Amino acid sequence: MAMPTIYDVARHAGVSPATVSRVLNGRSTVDAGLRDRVNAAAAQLGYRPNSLARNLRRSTTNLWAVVISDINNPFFTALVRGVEDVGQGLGYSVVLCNSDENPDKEADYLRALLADQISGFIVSPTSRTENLAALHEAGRAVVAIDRRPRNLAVDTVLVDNEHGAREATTHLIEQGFRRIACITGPARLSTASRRLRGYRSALRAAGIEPDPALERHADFRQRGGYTAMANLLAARPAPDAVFVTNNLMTVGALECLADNDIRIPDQVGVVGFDDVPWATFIRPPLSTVTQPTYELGRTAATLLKARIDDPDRPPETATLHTTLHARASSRRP
Amino acid sequence: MAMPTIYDVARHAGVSPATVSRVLNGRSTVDAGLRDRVNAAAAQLGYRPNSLARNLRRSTTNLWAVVISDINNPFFTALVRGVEDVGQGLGYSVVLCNSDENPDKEADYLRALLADQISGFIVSPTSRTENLAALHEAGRAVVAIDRRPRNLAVDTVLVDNEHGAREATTHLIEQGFRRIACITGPARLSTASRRLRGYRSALRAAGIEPDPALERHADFRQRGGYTAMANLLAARPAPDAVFVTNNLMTVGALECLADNDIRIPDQVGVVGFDDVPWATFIRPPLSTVTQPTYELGRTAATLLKARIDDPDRPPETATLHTTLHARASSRRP
DNA sequence: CTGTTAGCGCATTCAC
DNA sequence: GTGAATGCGCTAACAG
Repeated sequence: MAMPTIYDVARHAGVSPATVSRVLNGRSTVDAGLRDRVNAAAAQLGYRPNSLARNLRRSTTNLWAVVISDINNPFFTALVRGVEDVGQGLGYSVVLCNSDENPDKEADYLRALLADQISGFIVSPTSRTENLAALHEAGRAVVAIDRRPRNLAVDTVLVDNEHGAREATTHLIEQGFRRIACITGPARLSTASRRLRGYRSALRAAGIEPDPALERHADFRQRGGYTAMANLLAARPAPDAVFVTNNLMTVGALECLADNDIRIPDQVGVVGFDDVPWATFIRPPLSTVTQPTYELGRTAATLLKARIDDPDRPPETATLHTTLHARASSRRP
Repeated sequence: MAMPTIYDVARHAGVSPATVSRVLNGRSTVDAGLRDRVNAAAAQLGYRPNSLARNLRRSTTNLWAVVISDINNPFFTALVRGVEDVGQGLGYSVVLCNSDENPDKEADYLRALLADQISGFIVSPTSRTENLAALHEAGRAVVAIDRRPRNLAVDTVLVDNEHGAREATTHLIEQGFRRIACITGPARLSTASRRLRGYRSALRAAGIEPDPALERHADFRQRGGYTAMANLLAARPAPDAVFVTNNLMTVGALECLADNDIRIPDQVGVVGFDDVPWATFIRPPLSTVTQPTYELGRTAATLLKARIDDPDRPPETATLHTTLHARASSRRP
């Protein structure tokens, strides 16, 4: 019933525990004959190293923690999947935590995980940088994802938010929309502010002065998108298009437009940031700025591994690119 | 920089490490004065118990593993969130693994996790029961979720699949649909077969003999739903409605219907199993059988805790209830 | 190249 | 009610 230990294997193979350890970890070179005997014994006993003991001894773990800010957002789960696939290949298990965009919850998690000897962290940071900074100062490998932490030099994986937003907005302008609104996220998150900036810069490039009355900050969730859209519809003169800076808020905005029987794109053109699986078959199909979500996760995992292997390398920022998918929701006849 | 150990706290408080341990675990009774000194010292040093050492000693962990079959399915992520919230409250961290509906990948994960001294498992099992059985025989606490494992008596959390499917199908019949098709999942999964059974029984109750030409088995993913729907559209006489037994396949089926310019519900009525956030604002709004997803996760977590606390209690099955949301996609004028 | 030894940090005997 | 001693299973020094 009890799992066999390294001593059982050693006895079975007629060698010392140290030799078993060496064979299993392939660190030191071992005589081929002994190696085979050890492997045979391990296989026969169904031996699996006890990670607790191994990790206690090495004072590290084979665990990565991914702390995301909204587990109900498919953007983050796709990303986690990228992390997981790479981590799995490297022998790491992935612990998933959901901070719910709540700095306190994030702090709790990180504090607990710090004590858990987790060997690497991938975090989509809330606004409060101290949580991440504490990890970083404790010497843990940390990669920030999706958002740039303020005043903290850690490896970071982002998309080109400003460029993606500019592209979306320019597309709306080219289609003849003029009073283009923007629903973005909390001002404290870099994702939200960069996308807003891209939106503004596209307007200015077209000779349109950004109008604060057409900008809204919401919470990156469905309900927030709904409310912001309802609010925008009351603006006078009303917007003729809207650029929504994340997927969940886009759902909310569309729901609001539907509730108000507003025709898309005739009355209001729509472009959303981040893809959704149903973009192509709703009527009209939804224009989106697609992020390479899975690839973001893979990249973060790769950076994390590099950081673990060489804690002293200079911090690096990887910026991946977005793609505009212009569909009928933003097309003027 | 190194984290303080129990010895540091002991020295600081002028007591023995054993006393510190006792205070921290509250098992044995300790003099109030000493207790306060220990707590003060621990707080001052920012002491956090090293879980590796603690768990090695106790030969268990504070880790739960959730092995789900598709991390891209919001159904499963919502469920995980339920598990996580309960686990977190009880002091457990949750490791998330994604078997991708692949029994080999599931086996790999479970084998690795078995060696990791994970204290509890929540699994949406693939068809191969041996993987779960191995865990169970090794004495680990296991809860199956979403699907009933064949020939294995473990705690299980399900919804009333047959009832939900019957309700959906009856609704379609009441609306006047007569050639009602069903797209269900792989026959080897209990979820798929129970929902198919509910569909058939509703037909029979209405005096309609189930027609094998209107039944399709797909893979519970979007592409599978698309293909099955395309395939059904070629059936003669064609179906006038379709009941799709999970959310991702419903997306695929809707996509296929849109591609073929088929009007819903005039030409084909649609009911999907499991809710989606955009059900209400697509046109026509989508009828769904809603599952209490988050609650499923919470229930599984509660059962798991009960199992850990009392390994000998008889296995229990919790069955939660679905709700039919009849919307325009299944309504005949 | 291989075996012996020690200790990672903690919880738990066992004495007192 | 408290402290000293032991070992969970493993890997890293150190000898040989």
